[in-house]
Amino acid sequence: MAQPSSPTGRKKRPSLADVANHAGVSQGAVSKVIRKAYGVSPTMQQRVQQSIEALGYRPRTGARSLRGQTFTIAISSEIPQIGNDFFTQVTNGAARRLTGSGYQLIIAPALAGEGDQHVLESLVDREVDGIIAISLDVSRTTLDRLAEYVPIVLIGRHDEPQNYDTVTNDDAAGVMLAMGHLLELGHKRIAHLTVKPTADLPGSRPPHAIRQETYETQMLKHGLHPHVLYADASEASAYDTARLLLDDQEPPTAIFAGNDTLAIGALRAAAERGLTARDVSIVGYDNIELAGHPLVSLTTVDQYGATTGEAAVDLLMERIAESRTEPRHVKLDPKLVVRGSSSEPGMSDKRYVEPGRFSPSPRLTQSR
Amino acid sequence: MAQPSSPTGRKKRPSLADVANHAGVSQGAVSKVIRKAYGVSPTMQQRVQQSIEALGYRPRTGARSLRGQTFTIAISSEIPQIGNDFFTQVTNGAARRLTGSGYQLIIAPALAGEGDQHVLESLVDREVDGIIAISLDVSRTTLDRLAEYVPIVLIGRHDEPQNYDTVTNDDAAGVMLAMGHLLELGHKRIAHLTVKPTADLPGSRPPHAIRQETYETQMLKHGLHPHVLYADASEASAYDTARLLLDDQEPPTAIFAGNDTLAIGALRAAAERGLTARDVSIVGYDNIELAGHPLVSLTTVDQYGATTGEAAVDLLMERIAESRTEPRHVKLDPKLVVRGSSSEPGMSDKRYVEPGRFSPSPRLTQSR
DNA sequence: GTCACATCGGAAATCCATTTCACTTGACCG
DNA sequence: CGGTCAAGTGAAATGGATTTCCGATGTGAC
Repeated sequence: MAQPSSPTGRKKRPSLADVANHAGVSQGAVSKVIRKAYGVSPTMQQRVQQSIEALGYRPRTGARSLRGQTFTIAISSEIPQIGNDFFTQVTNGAARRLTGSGYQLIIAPALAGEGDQHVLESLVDREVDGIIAISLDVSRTTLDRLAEYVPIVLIGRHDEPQNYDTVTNDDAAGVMLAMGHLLELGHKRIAHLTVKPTADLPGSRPPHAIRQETYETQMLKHGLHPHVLYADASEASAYDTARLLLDDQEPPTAIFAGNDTLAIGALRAAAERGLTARDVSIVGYDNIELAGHPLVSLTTVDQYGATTGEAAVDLLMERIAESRTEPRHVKLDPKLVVRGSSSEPGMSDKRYVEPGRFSPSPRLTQSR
Repeated sequence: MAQPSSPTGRKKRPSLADVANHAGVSQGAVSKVIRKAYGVSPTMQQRVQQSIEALGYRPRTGARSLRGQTFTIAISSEIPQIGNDFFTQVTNGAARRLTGSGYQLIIAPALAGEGDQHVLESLVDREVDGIIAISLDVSRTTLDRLAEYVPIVLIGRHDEPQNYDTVTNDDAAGVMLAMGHLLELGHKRIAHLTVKPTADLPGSRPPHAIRQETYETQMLKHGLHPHVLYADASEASAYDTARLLLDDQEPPTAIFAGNDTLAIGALRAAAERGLTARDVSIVGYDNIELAGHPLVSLTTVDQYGATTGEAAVDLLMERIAESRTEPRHVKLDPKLVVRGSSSEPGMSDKRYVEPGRFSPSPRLTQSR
């Protein structure tokens, strides 16, 4: 299969040679005009331009790729699940930064749970000029190897590799903000809901691991018992896990989730039980667009996804234009965004609220 | 600018010629092995395979593109806004259908409001083997022209073009379901919140236009006054518009939104005012993942995004493999999903609910 | 032992844009 | 007015995989 007969009946696009013929000049001249290269008289420029428009000519990227660039930047990631993921923010930032640059952004999605190493390989096959990778499950070895062929920026992981750049947010600082907030409010039993650690990749420091570490450190520092729960990286799995947690003999008064998608799953479990933020405060991480919606109103840590995307593009462009070779590692400062899903812990006797009426008590949306 | 010096220092990937040398055979032979083409002895197959693995060879897509295929399917759309858009469902369906086929799916995002004609052009430049377009603002003329070079499937629009295929859902039927539901519940003042119609494209029948038409027809048929409001295609704009609507002298008892993102904006405005589904019922269209979340619980019309994506891939593969030329137009049947955001209209005196406590009254999630 | 035929492998042409290099202009200077 | 130099142009090589075509080899039949 995958062996289709050559598509017959399709129209042939005009080639550079066609333009050259039409204009009565050499191919080299046409090429120069297209690339706005040096050594073209205004007359020539005009003549060629006219032929290009007359024929509707556009250079084929494939042919260009043989000799150099494809003017394509790719971003690879798993397909986002619920909500407007961190990933989408990054993509938006990257796309915005690339507008008008002549580069086309493409997204190469990996199916959830499929792993995206083969997607990265396939991008290298396509000779994109740069790759922005949001990959938790690709080994440093693989990334190192691929980085020999194309500039790569890795998002999120705190590895500090030699051959490619990274953009991260200061996850430790972010967790300190979140935990500080909950501790100040007076919470003692704070659980941490995060994703199952993936297969150990030597030297890889994924964001969730750092968040968990920092959580544990903070708990111990305040003489409290860390309580970590693992879920799959989906809202549904977080929901299931949170259900078990909330039905516990002695449920926590606060849940700090490793990211907003998980937090929203926890929120669902809480809502279903008619709990309010006084019963169980929930704090996430990412500040996805949905978190700000009043129906959700999730306290969370903003890690500036769009800025991350922009920074990644800048790093790639540096490598492409100036062929920089020393790695750069950009770290952004996160910000706490306090919303309705966190409050002081209430009295310990259960306040029952009409089912389906989880609602954030104080409706403030301040940040600090 | 955009004229970077050729990236120095980058490693060269092994080429087919390198493999041929290493194995001591001709390039043609290697090519055949790679493509699993006819006329290769097991010995040859093995020998070449070994060299390929030894060198870590992978064929360059760019070079392949000169002679035929790129094994790439592209899907073009504006970057999704809030929630897990219809677009994401389509993408998921398409990606799933393509797994194991040897084809790589790429997404080419257009910046919101930028129009995606130039994105489509750029995909043709990249000689992808097929394009799935979710484009509201590209003219039929343009699509017709591009379809001469590459198979295209247009999603959503009810045009019935000659040169490319379409996958749509039966929007008229969907609206009848939604309106039937509201009318049965006893609503009389039903407003329709939809997106501003884009610049007139001759012959283009975008889904929102059809939904609006059907809404109007249904209202008139029941002796009611249609009331249509326009917003930009964003949650925020829908929120703004819904606010005005709800603060009206005589607000509607139900809002039928042109899609779920708009509905969620309306929901926000309602929530903010402490209204419940009895005060104002809200019905959307798309059944995005978020609509099923109990914090949102939106009654909506499911238009089977994933199935749409799968169908689109199938149509493309047909065109690629069998070079079918007659157009096919697939129309899927939508389904009403009743959730908490719709109920019978309540008494006309305002029931005030604690601010921030919009909550869907009956928590059923049945469908029919 | 010979002929017909199928199978396999190699050489070379092809796809298209870029780039090098040698060449032709024309202008300008002394 | 011959010579120098810069600017502009064209021919040809290049990059990598596919495909066609032809020749070489091997198989089986008679």
